[in-house]
Amino acid sequence: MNTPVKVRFAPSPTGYLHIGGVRTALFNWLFARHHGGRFVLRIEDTDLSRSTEESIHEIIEALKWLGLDWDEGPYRQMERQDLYHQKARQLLDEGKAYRCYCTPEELEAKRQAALEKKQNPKYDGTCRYRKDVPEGTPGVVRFKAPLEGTVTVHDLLRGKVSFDVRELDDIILQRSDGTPTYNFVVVVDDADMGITHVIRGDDHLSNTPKQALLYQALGYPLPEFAHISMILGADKTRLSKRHGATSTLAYRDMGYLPDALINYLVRLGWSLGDQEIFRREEMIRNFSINSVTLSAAVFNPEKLIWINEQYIQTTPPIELAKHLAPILVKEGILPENHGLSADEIAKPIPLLNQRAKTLVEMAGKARFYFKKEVEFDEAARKKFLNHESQPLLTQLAAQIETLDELTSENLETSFKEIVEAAGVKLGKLAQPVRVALTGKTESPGIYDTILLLGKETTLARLNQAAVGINSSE
RNA sequence: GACCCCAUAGUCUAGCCUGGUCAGGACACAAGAUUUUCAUUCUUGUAGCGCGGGUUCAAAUCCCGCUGGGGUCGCCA
Repeated sequence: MNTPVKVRFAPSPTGYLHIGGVRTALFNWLFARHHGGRFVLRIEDTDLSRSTEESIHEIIEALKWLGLDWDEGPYRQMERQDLYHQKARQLLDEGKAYRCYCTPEELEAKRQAALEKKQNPKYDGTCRYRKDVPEGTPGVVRFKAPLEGTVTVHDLLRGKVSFDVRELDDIILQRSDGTPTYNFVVVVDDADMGITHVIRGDDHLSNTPKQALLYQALGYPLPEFAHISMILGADKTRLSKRHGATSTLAYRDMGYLPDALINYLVRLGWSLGDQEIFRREEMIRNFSINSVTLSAAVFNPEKLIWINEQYIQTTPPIELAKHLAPILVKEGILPENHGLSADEIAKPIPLLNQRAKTLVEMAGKARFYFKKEVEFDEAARKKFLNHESQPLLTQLAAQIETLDELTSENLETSFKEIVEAAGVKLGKLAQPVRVALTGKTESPGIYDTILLLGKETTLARLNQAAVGINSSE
């Protein structure tokens, strides 16, 4: 590709960044990276009443967490108003736009009337040829759309899509407060920023002919368009709060890895043979926008969990530790000022990465390692720390005491000797030991657990448990 | 309602362009194996081309219609 590509992700800061938005960002990002082009972040904050600074921060934090880095921006449209005013002025001067003084109430009444007569609720053109200038209001600026003809949009994924301009409307370009509207700024900005490919959700497909007309009126060349399908909830309706967490950062807090979320999202619409797991470089190298599926995809949390599990299993512990640390703090397992290095946090991970689907789950299973005191599950204590197991625990403590260095081999030998002498099964010893060391009936392999805790802690917990049995009766 | 988009198992998808392979893979689900707990892992299984026409020796694949789903129709983006 010899013309450098330039794409953008243009969220509106009217709420958190949701999963669907992330996928749009991801496809743009992959397209830019694949082609060695540029990826622009542009904040569409022209709706003064709904845009918030918190949303902007959330969007940026989410993109950073996901590693979707941008080359330009974030631009803010409210800082570019001079440009929009100038362009609106230009259209007005050229007779390609006009001022409309109809009030929102009047427009709403017209809409309702049209709907009742089963007509299309488009603007009736009252102000289109109006000569007088009412006082007290600047009115809005409307686009003077052609009255007839066909607009054909070329979509990279769908081919040619045609619209009859009679279905279109004299859309508002500038509100009465002087701020520009979406369909106008998106055209001005995409053209001004030299965007070569507009990759966005297919909820914008119907807007495209209106925008195409604006490109024409403003004398701009048309970019390429690619409208990707949307993500739906399990009930096949648009993904929303009703479908559980849709906030991207919520997935971070639930213990998902950014790479896992990215991997899940890229497979919604894009594939490469039978491959399910992709490293970023593989995605970038193989990504192709025109092989993206056209149909909407249902968000499937189970598949996401499975992918997350795969990433937890294969991510190097030291790396995983960086993501686990904040969750350990959040879950109250480590104090905020724990001062532990990634190396120290990573210690129990090799034992846990085959048995956790999320980092939150892993944090819970790492509790026994990071907490000084064992937190007992009462039912487990009652069942396994009793007079039947006590002599076995005492024997094991004595055995371990004699070992200079603990290895899984000599631990296994010690366990076997004790259970054989007592004529019981291994579980009769392993389970009580497990409870004594971790407080629970579930844990990594018992020899691994002992090795992880070390001789000193193991003996302390074993003895504490044995003593506890005595004093309880 | 009008316009636009879409259609392979419960879900994500390969195959469609350039008709002819038992329609391939994955998640989930079920059964079994392994096992000191919990998991992991392995094996096997259940399940699909929305419907109706047409073209053709032959249609998941090409054409038309229907149905179904989604989207848009704001001084929201």
